[in-house]
Amino acid sequence: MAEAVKTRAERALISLRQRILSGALSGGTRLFEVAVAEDLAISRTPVRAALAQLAEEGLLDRAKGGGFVVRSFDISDVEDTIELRGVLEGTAARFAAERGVTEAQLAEADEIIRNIDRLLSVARVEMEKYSHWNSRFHDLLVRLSGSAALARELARVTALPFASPSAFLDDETHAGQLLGNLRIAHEQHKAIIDAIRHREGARAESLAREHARTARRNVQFLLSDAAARREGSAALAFVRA
Amino acid sequence: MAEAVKTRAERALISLRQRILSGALSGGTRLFEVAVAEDLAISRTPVRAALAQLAEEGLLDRAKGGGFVVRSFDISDVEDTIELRGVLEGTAARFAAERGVTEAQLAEADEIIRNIDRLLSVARVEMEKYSHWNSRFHDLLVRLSGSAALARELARVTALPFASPSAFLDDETHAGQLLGNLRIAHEQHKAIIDAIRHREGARAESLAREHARTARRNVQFLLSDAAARREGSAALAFVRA
DNA sequence: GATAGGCTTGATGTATACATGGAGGGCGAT
DNA sequence: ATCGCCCTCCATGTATACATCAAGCCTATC
Repeated sequence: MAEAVKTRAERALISLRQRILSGALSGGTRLFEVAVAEDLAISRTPVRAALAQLAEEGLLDRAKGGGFVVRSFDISDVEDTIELRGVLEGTAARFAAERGVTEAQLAEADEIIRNIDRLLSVARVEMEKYSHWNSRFHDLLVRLSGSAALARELARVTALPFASPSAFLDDETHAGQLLGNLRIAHEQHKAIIDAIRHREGARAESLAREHARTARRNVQFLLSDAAARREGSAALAFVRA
Repeated sequence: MAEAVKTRAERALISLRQRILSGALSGGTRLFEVAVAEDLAISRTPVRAALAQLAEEGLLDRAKGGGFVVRSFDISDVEDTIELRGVLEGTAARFAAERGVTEAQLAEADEIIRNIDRLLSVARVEMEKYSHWNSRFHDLLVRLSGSAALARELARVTALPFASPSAFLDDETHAGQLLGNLRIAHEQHKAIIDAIRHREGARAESLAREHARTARRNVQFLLSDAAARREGSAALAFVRA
């Protein structure tokens, strides 16, 4: 449960972000400070702060003469961004392998892997828990890289909801169809850690890249399914056809 | 020559950025709105806008309870960021090779290469012109990738002055010492375009990565030279020893 | 003496009035 | 009728007053 946020700027940020991601504000829509302020019943000042923050997150573009426009994403943007995540996570894995990690970190990785193993051992996978442990894995991978600069850029790329490692994984509707990919993905998890453990940089990098492409396949599957766009997959609601 | 900016927020942005990059504001310094506003003789409003923008550029960090802190960079941040640029430019080169580019774009690349050839053919290289054409080359590489998502992230990484492809190249003081690296770098330029032309994705990627490491060598050389830190290299003034 | 409570202080958050500047439309002249 | 100028309106930029909130300290009480 999210704690109640205090400032109006934060509330405005959350509200606007939700509207963009849900597709209520479609790409190309210009956001006017006064209109948004009236709509949210607050003054222009916190609205500006929220808009600036959304621009930083990449959900808005700054218009030419000031002002903001809702950014629009097409399928190629989604694919490229996921590929980019793969490239960066690949670099994280390579750094981890090249620079070395501690035994404690490897133990942490093993524990995450065991937990996912357990989740996947039953017929009906609990997607929410899988999503949780999957996030843990990807967070750990960033830490294993030991690079603050890399962590920063990766955080930026995965701020786009469709590029997050756990995008769509909380979608129970398609759990059955995604299950095969989940098992493949988890084999990749294991292989990545194995490569890092044995200091195999090139292998770790290439595996992490391919891992992101597994996620890309999920997205392509969901985007091709017209029904999914309407119901389950909130993270794709704002992607232009 | 930069055109005269109109808004106070922009002037504040430029002024603050300059102070950070010149080292006048050292890493870890907290910036208070009122203090900055008084110092620049403007109100808090444009100051806030400027601070938010600098945070977006990565020169400031947002403090916990609001407020901003000047970010500090150590050598490993610099190295990692340049490596990251190499990874992203490598991806740009790979995309270009895999997805194909137009004849017109290749012609543009050839022209840039010819211009740099000419500059390097004389004993005393005009660093400013080299820097210009080098920028042209790297801009073109991004365009060749055909990926807006990639362009965006690369722009972000290269916003940090020490990570820019043309960082330090306008430094006439060390022109002689850097000349050898320049020739190597330009050979890499040629090879990258050759790989793209022949659709050799892996080669293009690996060359572009190595190309960034040539830049990294320049930085390491300059950082190891105490004199350089004091005088010539403005782009390194704010890097923590 | 220790602790709890409240006050002071200093910072950011918010509202709002006013300034500025650009785009679009209307009106006039040719 | 069309071109061009000017005016008006609307959106953002800016200043400033006020609100709020957290931290630290002082004091009073146990």
